[in-house]
Amino acid sequence: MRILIIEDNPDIAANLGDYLDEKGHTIDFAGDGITGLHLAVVNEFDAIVLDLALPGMDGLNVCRKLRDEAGKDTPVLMLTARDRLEDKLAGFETGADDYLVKPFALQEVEVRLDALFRRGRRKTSRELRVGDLQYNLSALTVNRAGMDIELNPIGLKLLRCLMESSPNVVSRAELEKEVWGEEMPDSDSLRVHIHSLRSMIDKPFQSKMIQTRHGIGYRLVESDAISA
Amino acid sequence: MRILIIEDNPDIAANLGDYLDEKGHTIDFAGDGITGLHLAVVNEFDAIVLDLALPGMDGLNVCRKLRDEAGKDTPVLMLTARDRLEDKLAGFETGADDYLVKPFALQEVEVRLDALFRRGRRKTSRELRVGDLQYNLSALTVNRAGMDIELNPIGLKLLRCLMESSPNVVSRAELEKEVWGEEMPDSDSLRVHIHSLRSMIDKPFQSKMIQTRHGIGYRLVESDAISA
DNA sequence: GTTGCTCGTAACGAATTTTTAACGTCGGCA
DNA sequence: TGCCGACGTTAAAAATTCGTTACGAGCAAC
Repeated sequence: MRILIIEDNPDIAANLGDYLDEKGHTIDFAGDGITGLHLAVVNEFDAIVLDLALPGMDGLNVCRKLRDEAGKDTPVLMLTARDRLEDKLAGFETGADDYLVKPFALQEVEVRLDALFRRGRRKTSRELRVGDLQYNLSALTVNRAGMDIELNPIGLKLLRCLMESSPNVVSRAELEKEVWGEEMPDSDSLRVHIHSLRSMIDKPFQSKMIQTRHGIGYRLVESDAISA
Repeated sequence: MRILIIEDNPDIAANLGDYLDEKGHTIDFAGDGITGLHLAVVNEFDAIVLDLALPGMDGLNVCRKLRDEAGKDTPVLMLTARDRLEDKLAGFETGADDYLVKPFALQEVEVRLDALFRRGRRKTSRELRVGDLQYNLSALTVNRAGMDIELNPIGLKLLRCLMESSPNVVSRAELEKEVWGEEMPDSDSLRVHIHSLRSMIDKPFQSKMIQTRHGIGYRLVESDAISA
């Protein structure tokens, strides 16, 4: 874990730095706000420990500029002697992630930094991709070659099933179960929905990504090259 | 923001719940550890406030089981009277994200919860913005193109949820849970509230930021350009 | 009490999706 | 080649979902 300590008191900085170094982290120091902000913007730290009383530039301003002007979302742990409520609120207001009042235990700093780091490692939005076709699972949107495509609920389910299995064949039975579960419609409406899905996915692009395997099912392939 | 409060003291729970509700959040309660763990596992909360002294199951165990057995990474803010260092370390050890010692200020709880939530969504601001629409989370005010807009509590919650997810689609189930938590109304009043929200957000500006995805949900977009 | 506001409920037409039905086409097989 | 089942296509019916309006209960301020 790479940590930046912005603190003008050399004793505190050295003390904290040594402790975190012992714990296996990599530490960088800044003795004033301007240097600290610069380092924070230029480098990629996993977390920043920020003192509020700083020469050059106040800690609150460092945090605000980091967030608003540099657009960095590096986790920030504020460290200060000010324990009044409004100070804390002001700290969080500027975009801090945690706020610890001096005097503090070194161990507490470390576990709080750990907690920030854990939370920072989060999975991003899931997305399926086959060729130039993209399916954003969290936004429930589909786009192909930069063009957004709005699909029905059933169209989305079918496409998802096909994309997850691509380039393998999916049997009609599987597709039907995916869409309707156990209670399927009386007639064979899957054909109709495949047709309308094709009209959205393939027709505007004059391609044939959705292929039919006669008597077996359907499959989705990147190119429309036909392989027997 | 959907929050679960696990706290056996009814006074504290009600006090905190009322405060957070006023701030535009949706609150669910659990009076003991078992119920709390169950709710936390089954539902998707944005954050959990967890008391450590609980009947049924200790708060530390609740957190541990939530993380290890259920695999949930919902942000957890521990709330307790124990202020010894080893208690704090034990709290973070079980996977807590923050640790606040009683007595605490209600405002501090809120800003800390908000910081946890922001971190989860990689946001660093107390203000939401989509196009020319702005939502100040601190003042609970909305304005568009310089015009202030006064919204109902429900309208605020809906808009907040839509803005946080923008431009992704939010299912009606998600919106309903965001507004009413577990106790939903019998009828489908979401449509009515969407309508009144539109009359405030879109109608005066002759735009269509709030779009309907038939059979899927709603989404908020910057422009009303329709992409096919 | 009165006023004003919010909220839940109900109702109904409009819009969209889904199902059904009908018919033409294609592919494998004797 | 000719048959038959599986598939593609289209149109219309049926079902679902949505937008809108209206009304009354509940509640707080006055």
